[in-house]
Amino acid sequence: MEDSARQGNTRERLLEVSAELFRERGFHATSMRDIARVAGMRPASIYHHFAGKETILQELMRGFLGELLSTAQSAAAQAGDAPGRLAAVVRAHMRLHAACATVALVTDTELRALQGPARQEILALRDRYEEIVQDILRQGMRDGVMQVTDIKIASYQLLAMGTGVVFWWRPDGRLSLEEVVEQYVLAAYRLCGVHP
Amino acid sequence: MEDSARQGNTRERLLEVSAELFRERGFHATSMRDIARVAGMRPASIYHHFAGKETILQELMRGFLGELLSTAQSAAAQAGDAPGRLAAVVRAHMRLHAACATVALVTDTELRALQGPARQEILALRDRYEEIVQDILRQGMRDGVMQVTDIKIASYQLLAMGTGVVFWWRPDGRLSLEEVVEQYVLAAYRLCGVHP
DNA sequence: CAATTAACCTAACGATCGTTCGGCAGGGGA
DNA sequence: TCCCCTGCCGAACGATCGTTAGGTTAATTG
Repeated sequence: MEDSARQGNTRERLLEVSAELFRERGFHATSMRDIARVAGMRPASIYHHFAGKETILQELMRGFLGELLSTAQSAAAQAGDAPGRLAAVVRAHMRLHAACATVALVTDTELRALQGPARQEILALRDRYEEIVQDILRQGMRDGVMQVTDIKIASYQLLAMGTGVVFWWRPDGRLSLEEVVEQYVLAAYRLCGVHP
Repeated sequence: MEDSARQGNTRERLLEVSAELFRERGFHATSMRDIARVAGMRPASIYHHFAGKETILQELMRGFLGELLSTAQSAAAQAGDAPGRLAAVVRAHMRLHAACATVALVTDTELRALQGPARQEILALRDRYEEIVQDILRQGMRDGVMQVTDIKIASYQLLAMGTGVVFWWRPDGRLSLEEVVEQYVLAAYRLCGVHP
């Protein structure tokens, strides 16, 4: 089945187009006719590749959060003290959010559009991501190299800060990606009370 | 016109109901029929109080951002060094976000739903809010009591962190509001490199 | 008391929504 | 050659959308 390449291209193209439209207008303000028009096909043809509109959103979120989770787990699993692990997670987080800025923004802003089991599944992925950060904070506190008043609040502050980058960062901006990444690593260190 | 109280009540009730529904389902997933049903009236009656659905959202955002801006300006205008002004702004920000958690969340997540001049107006209010923070950071750098690598990025980090509180804070939560407020003041100090 | 107006109603408009049905073109396998 | 399957299409379904026109009620005003 060498035509799976063509199918894969169409599927992937539909996902990209949908993500772009969801980011610009929001999930509910984007119609299947909009997606079809930009993708160069008719609305009915989309249903050959996806079961429905919400399925497209699910696939986008599952893909992004899954990748975010696996890269964060790899980063957190590498040997080192808590600050080193935190820095690795922040760098992985930032680079993936920069590489997938569109779908990252959609994932963070359209959680309300999901319903039923898919919503629970996505929320579970997000919770696991939070726990990675909180585990590092606990280790840092235990080792006496981090000073935070409340681990949960500190993790919320870290995640809100790190997620917010998709709202302003642009690849052609004033600062290079790696400069921005290192500023967020420094900010994370400061938030956690890591002594420089 | 003592019946202005009744009209004011209905208008205010419609605003509250709309904010609650916009927060739960999002602006585009909320219909005028939904709003009318929860408010105990018929869809057509809403148009006696508002020109249309988007007008309701505009009014919610204008009201919240206007109040946020005025309280922040008062906080920033009080005499004191940069850290003192920053702490005052953070406290005002947190207390207003806690008091108006619903409309605060709507304001932060439904900007895409606004179009035309109203969108520009709301964006201008948000920009003025950013500038308040950036002015304080500039003063802190000038006085040598703050250490940030980039003022714009630092302000984005601060605002993302401070805005994110609406996504997890609940009035009946584990910590009192003032405890949370002071943790965010401490976090802001750390982010800005204020020496303790 | 007459006139006005605010507040709300019923009913319906045209548009658009997500989705489905049945069919058409064409290439690969038997 | 025949068949089937993939990919796409035209057309339409029922539902729901934001909004409006016009009427009714009750309170206020002059």
